Amino acid sequence: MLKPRCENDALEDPDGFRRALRAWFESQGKDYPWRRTQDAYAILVSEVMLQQTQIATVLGRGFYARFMEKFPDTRALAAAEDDELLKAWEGLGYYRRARMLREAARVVERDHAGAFPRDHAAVLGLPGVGRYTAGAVMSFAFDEAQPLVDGNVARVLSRLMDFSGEIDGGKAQKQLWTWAEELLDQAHPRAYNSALMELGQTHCRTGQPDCLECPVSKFCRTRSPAELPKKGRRVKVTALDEHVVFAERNGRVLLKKLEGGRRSGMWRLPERPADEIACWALLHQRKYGITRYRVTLHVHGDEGLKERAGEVWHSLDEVAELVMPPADRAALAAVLGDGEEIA
DNA sequence: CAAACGTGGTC
DNA sequence: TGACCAAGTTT
Repeated sequence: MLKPRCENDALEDPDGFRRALRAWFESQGKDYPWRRTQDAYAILVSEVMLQQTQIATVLGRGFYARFMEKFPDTRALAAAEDDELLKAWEGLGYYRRARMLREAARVVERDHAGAFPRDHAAVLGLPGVGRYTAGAVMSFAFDEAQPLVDGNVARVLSRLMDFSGEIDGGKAQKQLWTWAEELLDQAHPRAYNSALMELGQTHCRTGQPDCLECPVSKFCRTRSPAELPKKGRRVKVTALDEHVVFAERNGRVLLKKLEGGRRSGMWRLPERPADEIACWALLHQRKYGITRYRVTLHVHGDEGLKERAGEVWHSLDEVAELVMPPADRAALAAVLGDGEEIA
């Protein structure tokens, strides 16, 4: 890895570091919808959507624009029904985020008379808002000097300071937050935090970073950037089989609404125990991941189907409006379109 | 503090 | 194909 030598690290010359980072950002920084507004609600929506979710997904698939059009302010979101809320979030995953975002809007409406709080502690107290998101809202919306550490910043800082310990634990996190606070540009917190995150997304990306073009390489201590940050052990993926029924009668298909659990409120193809259904005709099969599971979804024909409580026949027009997990929607489309073909 | 929580893209 | 990753928070 070719990489310029470190002259003074960021802590030794924080002002030089901040200047270089900001100069780069002001000329190269990207234009995102949430960078064009100072509406704290609009920024909160973007931050919650972007939790563990790539910008390309949020922007490219239109989630942010649609959500803001449908729920332009806390008042509109606070009044959202479960179905329309989840529909706006369908495909984004981590659906609890949507419910907590609505709850945050309700808190703003109820406890702050509809005016978004400008106080860090109050923002941190909103449902679904943790330390990162609170720092983001305070700095991006109000240009208040609050540090933030997300995946990007953790990567940038661990390389900058050549931190070779695992970054997952509490001690490492504390160290990262301390650095973020020490390096924060008190005079330009919005631009600085944006720049730090964007650096982590561009030059200081995961894997092989682009140190030659990095605007702050001369402040960077590490000689082995590709090795950092070090992460601890990950959760093991477990294989899982799901057996569901595709039943069609008079242009209607049988679906079940999930109640409780991870995707509560969403409609899925009705599930049956493997031993009961395994010998029925297999119409379609696909794999999808959900958290720590690698699921194989088997779609069977409806031989000997007995309906169960909570299962409802829906027309295809209705199905389009329902909230469904992407795997089920794709499986259903495949079965409807491809007939007997097994993908 | 470990585990749960979704999904799509990349190598 | 499978492991890893992406603007984290909650329990």
